[in-house]
Amino acid sequence: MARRSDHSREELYEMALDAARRMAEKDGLRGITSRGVAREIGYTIGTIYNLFDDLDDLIVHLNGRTLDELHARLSGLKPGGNAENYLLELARGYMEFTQQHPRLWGLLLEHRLPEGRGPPDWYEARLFRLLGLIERAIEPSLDARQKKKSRHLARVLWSSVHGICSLGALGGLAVEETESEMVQTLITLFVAGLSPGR
Amino acid sequence: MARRSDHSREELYEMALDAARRMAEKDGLRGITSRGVAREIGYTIGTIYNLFDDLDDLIVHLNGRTLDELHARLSGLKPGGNAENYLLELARGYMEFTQQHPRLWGLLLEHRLPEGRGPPDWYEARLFRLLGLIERAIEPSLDARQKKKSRHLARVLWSSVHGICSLGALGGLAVEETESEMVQTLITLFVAGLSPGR
DNA sequence: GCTTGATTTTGATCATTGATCAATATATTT
DNA sequence: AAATATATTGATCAATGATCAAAATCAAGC
Repeated sequence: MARRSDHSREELYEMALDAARRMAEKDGLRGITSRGVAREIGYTIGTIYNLFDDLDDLIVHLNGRTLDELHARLSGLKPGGNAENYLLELARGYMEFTQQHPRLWGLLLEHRLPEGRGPPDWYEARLFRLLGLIERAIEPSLDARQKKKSRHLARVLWSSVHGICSLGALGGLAVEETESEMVQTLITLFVAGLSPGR
Repeated sequence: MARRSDHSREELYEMALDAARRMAEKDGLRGITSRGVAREIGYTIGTIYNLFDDLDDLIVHLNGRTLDELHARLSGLKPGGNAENYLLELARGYMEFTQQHPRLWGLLLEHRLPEGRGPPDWYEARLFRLLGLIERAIEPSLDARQKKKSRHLARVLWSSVHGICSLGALGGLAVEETESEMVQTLITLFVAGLSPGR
């Protein structure tokens, strides 16, 4: 029997999510089972249910960590040069992540909570934090009149980048090499459309 | 015992998918069970496995029907007036469907085939057919130089529309009322960016 | 009508899963 | 050491996906 002081509650939490992550990377949502996670960390199923409410809860936490990882990665990029380039870097960073960890990222789409159960507040907060990054990146491209819409515009742009990655995952619609070009096209057109020159 | 000639194989197929559809509308992917579908159509589980290879196969077929439905809906819209308006109508049509049948549409994202098993050819063909609609809608907006890129541009635009709907479903990021505005913004900017005036 | 053969339908059966919880083991406090 | 609190276990339950031999139904040939 694993001894109580082998790992702290926090360590167990991390270990469980690490294990779940590995399973998701390999087989997506269907690869994550409570027994599998337990086995992987050397404990039994009961311990998993001592850490998480249920499997949905575990997966929401895993997705939360994925959002953290994405944020860390993108917030590492710094706005040098012009705004369009920075936006492009952000988009590329996002895209690279989706391609390097397709199933982990796909878990964000695959996993839906059961009817009547919304995501916890901290989860939505993480989504908004990611969006804030884009918001600040897009602001330099806006004139005074558009500034108040930066939130709206950031959403539109980010949703679009997300969509390009998403549709690629949906049915192999976009071959990987072209996904990058699609993002390039999107941002060019988007920024061009914004410019007051027309 | 249900008599063999109560329903033809084709009827059973339709009945099963209808039942699965109702379950998906209510509870998403987790609402679809082989026993549930069987019960719903008044047969037993074995009959389901006589109609479909497995549950994944059934769901792929259901998703195929959803793509058909989307195509039927969008191909009902006819290109009157200018191209931008037609594009907007198509996008709105898509968006309306995602809002009227959020979980059915969400099934397209929720359901991923197991590792190493790609979607059947006819499924990808349906995706491309949908895309072809956008492709033809965008062509009038293109000058000679851009025409050869219509496929690429259509993908970018459609992915973006899809992304707006998708991110909305992801975490309640976009409130419904604003989704429509987002699509509006996207298409305006997109078409503006295309125009050779700049 | 009867027999033969093909197809459909059934439901018992198996392995696996998510989840629960009383019992046990360990840690902490008094 | 005793009492209390917490962690861990694993047996247990109901539900699920899937299989398959047996039974039921149908169609064709005679």
